[in-house]
Amino acid sequence: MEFNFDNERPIYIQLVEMLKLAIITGKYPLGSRLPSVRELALYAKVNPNTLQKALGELESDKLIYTERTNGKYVTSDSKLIKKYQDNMAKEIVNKFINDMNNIGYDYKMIKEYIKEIGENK
Amino acid sequence: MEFNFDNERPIYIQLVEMLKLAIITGKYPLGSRLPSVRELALYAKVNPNTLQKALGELESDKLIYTERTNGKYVTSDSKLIKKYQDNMAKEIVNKFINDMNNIGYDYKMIKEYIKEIGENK
Amino acid sequence: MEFNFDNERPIYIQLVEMLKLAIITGKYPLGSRLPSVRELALYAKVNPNTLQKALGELESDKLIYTERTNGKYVTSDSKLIKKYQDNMAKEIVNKFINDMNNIGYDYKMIKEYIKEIGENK
Amino acid sequence: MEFNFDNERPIYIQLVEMLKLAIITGKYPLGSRLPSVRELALYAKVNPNTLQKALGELESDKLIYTERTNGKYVTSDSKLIKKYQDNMAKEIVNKFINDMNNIGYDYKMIKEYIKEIGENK
DNA sequence: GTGGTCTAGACCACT
DNA sequence: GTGGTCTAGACCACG
Repeated sequence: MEFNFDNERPIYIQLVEMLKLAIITGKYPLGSRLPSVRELALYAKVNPNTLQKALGELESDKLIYTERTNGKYVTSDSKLIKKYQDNMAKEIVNKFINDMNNIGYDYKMIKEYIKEIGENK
Repeated sequence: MEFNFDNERPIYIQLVEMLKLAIITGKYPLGSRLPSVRELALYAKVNPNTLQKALGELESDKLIYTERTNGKYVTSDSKLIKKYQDNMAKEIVNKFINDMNNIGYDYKMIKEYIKEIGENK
Repeated sequence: MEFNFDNERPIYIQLVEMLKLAIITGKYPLGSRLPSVRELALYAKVNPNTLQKALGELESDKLIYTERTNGKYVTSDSKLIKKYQDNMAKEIVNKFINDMNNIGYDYKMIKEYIKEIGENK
Repeated sequence: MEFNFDNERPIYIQLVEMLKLAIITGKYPLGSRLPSVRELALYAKVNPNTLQKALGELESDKLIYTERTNGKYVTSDSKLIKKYQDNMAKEIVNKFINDMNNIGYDYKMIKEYIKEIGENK
């Protein structure tokens, strides 16, 4: 897991996104214990406060929970995670279709485009 | 042309995007004169300076040019505009594929997804 | 004589510069009659008022004079013109040396540069 | 670093030029942190927004970059800076030769002129 | 009436 | 304390 940030958006937002991906894709498996805040912060080269803020977001999204004095754990609720994945997929696809429409590509053209890319892979 | 802004990103950036779309999709045709800065600002309900900043970006992108004391005009370079459209399409598609990969959808799943949407239309 | 303007500076200033050059280099010879304002304006594709303004500057510089009802004439004072040429040369050279110094080229490096260009001609 | 402005050209343009020179000549060394926008503005006696605009230009030229909430830094890309210096030199020399040609000095006369100045130093 | 510049002053998010 | 954004309002040159 690499932590590369751009300077355009708040770091903690980017951390949230990256950590969500890590959970959804199973890099941090269901029910597993996360590295300590200090460790993660060190690794991501950010201020621990910033990482704390990011984890706070994940927690209010129920993707992780805190066991006092023990650490933070990934939720064990696989349905929740599946739901997140589905929602993200929907959002991504909708945005994609929308963006393409905006610049003048209709559904048919989009399908062509996607097909083409597949063939060139 | 409607000007609705979200609060997440700078207004002038959103203006740039909207104006680029308007040019690329031909709402502001090749070589045509844009409404005056003041008019556009009035219409978009932003400060003229904000709009000026947005137009400055378009100008440094060569999508528009200024005739002193006369007004601002859309470039007449149709190739340039086509290039912009192509680039935007490529960026959008790449981001899409990339985002989908990140949340665990491979190319085949993406194609399914796209197909499904077409059928539900 | 071509009239190409950039949009960065006032047109009349650019006209003044071009006309001065035309006089200094003899394209409009000593004592000769200038084309009418209307003609010049038509040719340069500028508003006659703009050209009038430019000619006003030349006149206050004594490079041209007006014969009422008859037209405008280039001065016959060859010394004056020589003086203008010398002054312009001095200004140009001083600015050049100065600019080069500013970006870190000393006199010796400048001479090298000039020599090199001569050889590549 | 002194900030003296003439009234002929926009302040922010002059700021851009001065700051570029400062970077190219190493007054602001590679990778070093610039004074804060507010400080520089105070020092140059201009409005912070004006300075911001100038720095924006430098940034889009990649001569500086911004670390959010931290400050602005000179690029560490020494090749880029060298390239800028070279380009500036070329432009200055070309403009010089061109200007001299325009007022009737050919290459030989220019060399004389340059030589003369050297001797009078 | 057109674009361009500049100032003063305010507010914001981030670290 | 850092940069970033935005507004309001003013003034200017140009044609």
